[in-house]
Amino acid sequence: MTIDTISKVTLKHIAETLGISITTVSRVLSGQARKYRISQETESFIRNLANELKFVPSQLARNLRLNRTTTIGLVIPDISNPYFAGIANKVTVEAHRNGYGVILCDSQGNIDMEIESIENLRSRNVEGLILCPVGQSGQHLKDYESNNYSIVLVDRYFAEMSLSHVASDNRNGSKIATNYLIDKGHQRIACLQGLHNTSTNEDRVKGYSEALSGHNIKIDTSLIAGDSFSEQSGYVETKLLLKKPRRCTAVLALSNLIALGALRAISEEGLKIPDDLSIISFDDQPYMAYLSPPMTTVAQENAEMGQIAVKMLFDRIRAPHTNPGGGILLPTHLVHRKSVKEISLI
Amino acid sequence: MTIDTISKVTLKHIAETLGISITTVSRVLSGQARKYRISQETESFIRNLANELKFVPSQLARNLRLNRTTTIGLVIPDISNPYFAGIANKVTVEAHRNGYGVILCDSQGNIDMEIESIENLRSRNVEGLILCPVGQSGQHLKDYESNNYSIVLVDRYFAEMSLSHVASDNRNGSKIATNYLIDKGHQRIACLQGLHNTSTNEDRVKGYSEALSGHNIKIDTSLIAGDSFSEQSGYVETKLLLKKPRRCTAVLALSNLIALGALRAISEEGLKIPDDLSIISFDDQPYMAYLSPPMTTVAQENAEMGQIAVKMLFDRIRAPHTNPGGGILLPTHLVHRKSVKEISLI
DNA sequence: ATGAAAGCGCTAACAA
DNA sequence: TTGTTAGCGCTTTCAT
Repeated sequence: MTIDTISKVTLKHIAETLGISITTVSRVLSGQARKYRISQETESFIRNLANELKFVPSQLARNLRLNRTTTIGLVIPDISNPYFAGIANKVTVEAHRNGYGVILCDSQGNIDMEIESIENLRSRNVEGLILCPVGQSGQHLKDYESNNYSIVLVDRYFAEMSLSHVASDNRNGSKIATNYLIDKGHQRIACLQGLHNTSTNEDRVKGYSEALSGHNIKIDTSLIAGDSFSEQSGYVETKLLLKKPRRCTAVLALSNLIALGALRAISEEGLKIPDDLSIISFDDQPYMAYLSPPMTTVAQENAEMGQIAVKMLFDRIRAPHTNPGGGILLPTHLVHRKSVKEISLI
Repeated sequence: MTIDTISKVTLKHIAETLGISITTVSRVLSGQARKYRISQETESFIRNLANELKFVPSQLARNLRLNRTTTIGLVIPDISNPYFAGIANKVTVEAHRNGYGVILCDSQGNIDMEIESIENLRSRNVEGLILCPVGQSGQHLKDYESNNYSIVLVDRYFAEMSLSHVASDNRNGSKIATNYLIDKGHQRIACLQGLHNTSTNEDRVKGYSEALSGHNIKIDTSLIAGDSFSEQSGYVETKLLLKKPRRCTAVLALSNLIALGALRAISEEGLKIPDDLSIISFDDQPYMAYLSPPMTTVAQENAEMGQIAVKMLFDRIRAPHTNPGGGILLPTHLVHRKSVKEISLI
């Protein structure tokens, strides 16, 4: 069974019907007529026939010969999460602007899928990789530290590894948010965590703790709960939190999904935001402004993240042997809306 | 400048260090040891060395030789729209389960970008194409009607063209929603349209009109407004609608973005949902349940859409010369929440 | 059970 | 100005 989805007209065809060499045809059709001073006549013969036959050069052959694919790989934990979709959007658009294609893999938040995706992508000879890692360790990326393969991490990084990366300054974002809550009179602030041992989570928890310490508020570890960046985790932990005796007055949700879960729990318990409870979420999304009430959030520059990631990757592809360049942390900022209430100190 | 982003270990390497032929190595490493009755010994020698050297077969060479890429193309108008992201998610996951890679293109809702993306993808020898078209005509897809290239349309289709497609039964979805509104006593129901002359829009408007006619309610064309599936359009049109003398009592928003825009306008006008105005939106999204108030929506099976699209595409890739198979319309259903109020008939 | 050789379609030294 | 030739790394007849 031949697949005729792929062009059948080749350089050879054209060369033979014109009675000239393949090389000459190649030169003309790859825009090097000038360089090799091919005669006007020959050139137009070739061009005409090529057009007539609707010749499309085989990228396949070209790729093999040139040993490049003008393709990069993108591994995302969940493309249907708008946060990651925003990154993916910018990555594909920027890559295309540079003549590159993007092969997308969805690791589904699963480390094994992530590893498999990376292998798959590599076997497809992508020239570089943009990865939003999901795991708690970067062991499987050890090989990429030696700078012989272009990879850049996005959103999360591994502090102990020297891989290029772009992420948000989560620590500061978290600190700003917590400080804001404290300014509004909150002292018992819960922190709904995501997956432990990820830079995202640890940095955010760190920022939270630092803000508290900075105001001489003792950190109550029972107020730091949760273990996954999911709606489910947000829901469960909030339920639990609300059962406790001395209830918190504010919640810092370390992701948009966690916040949605928290919202569900809070409304089930018949509590009103912000009157009964204040909340700040990470990840500003278009719909955040339309929630009940409009949600105050820590916004990340995720479009920029995608753009910078592509830029960094191309830098590495172009100069593979320079050292990995290290990482960039993008600023975060607080988007003030209505989910936080000023309370009087007790 | 050699790009060593690409594996250097080849069959030849292995064959030479082991002193056997490339053919044998190829047979073992492509899983044909059994078929060619390669000896246990030889096989394990090969396997061991391959592992040790971390041999990764060059898909490039393989593709050229086999004249296939095990890659499909996916063209999406905007990956950061969760509706499309849901489709993309399923498409990539399903494709991977079948050993296929997915090259993603974001057409940014722009027909020229769409055309360019399709060409780009074809020159990359993708075996088939999944396309969420953005245009109001399918002229640029004329070539694909002759069944020599595998393409399937998702979300929208062109009624006058015989291209395989999967979409939602938008007409019925719209009808159900409108009927529901009428049952709750609404007679003046506005319809916030998206891009005209797209199947999605026309079908939804049709369903809306049919429901009205079915209840002998005269269609007031001044109540059908808007021209783009955007937040902006939803906002502007709602603003305008609310200025009118005999105000509508309910709004049917033909997309999630339109609904968000409507929400913004409604709240600016100081109106309360559902007390002052009822609303139903298309596209159920996780956050819809957390809006103020929780939004009643017409849900589409977009995950299934992605899945079926891949299935259809593979059917076409496997049997390219059978006829295009036509289209599938997936059922839609109403998700009841709190944005609709029962009103007494005036 | 294994190998030699041809070739997928293209590019690029090297020649002429 | 054009052509010859040698591959890129793999699969696959056809031999043995």
